[in-house]
Amino acid sequence: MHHWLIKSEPDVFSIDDLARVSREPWSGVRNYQARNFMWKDMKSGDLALFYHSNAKPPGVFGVARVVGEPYPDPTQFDAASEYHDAKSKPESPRWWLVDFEFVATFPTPVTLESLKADPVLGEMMVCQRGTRLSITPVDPLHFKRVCKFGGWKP
DNA sequence: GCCAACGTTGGC
DNA sequence: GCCAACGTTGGC
Repeated sequence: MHHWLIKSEPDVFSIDDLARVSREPWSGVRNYQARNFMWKDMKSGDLALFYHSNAKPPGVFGVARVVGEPYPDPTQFDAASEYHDAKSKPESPRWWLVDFEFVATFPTPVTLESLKADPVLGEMMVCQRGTRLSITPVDPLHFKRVCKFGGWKP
């Protein structure tokens, strides 16, 4: 099993929104590296830290789980969508996604500040300056430690 | 609101 | 295929 960190702007879609809908297609990812993670590396059942970006404060607010198999992001073919990609053809879709389901909201959110303050968690990609990737792999030990900081048992 | 970092675009 | 210009991300 692989572990991940997925970023979302809470003004757009927060961990509370995920809890409400319980399952959500992770649409709108338009970065090849992030796409490849969803397309090739994520397996149903993988756990992901749910990170709030552009938030006050930014940090990990809960956990989500990959559910089902990857499939083409429907928004790429939707001319009305802000994620529409005219260059992508249905016979060879450019953008793929997976669904995530809600697992847990942390009793204690783990802020970016506290991640950076920890010598171990400071190594996480999300702590590195200039890392804008919206999906990153997470070391299993880092994953466990973040959950521990969040007051939640996997 | 600022701006550093980085991905993408497009002229050549 | 290079690289400058531009757009976006996202912390601060």
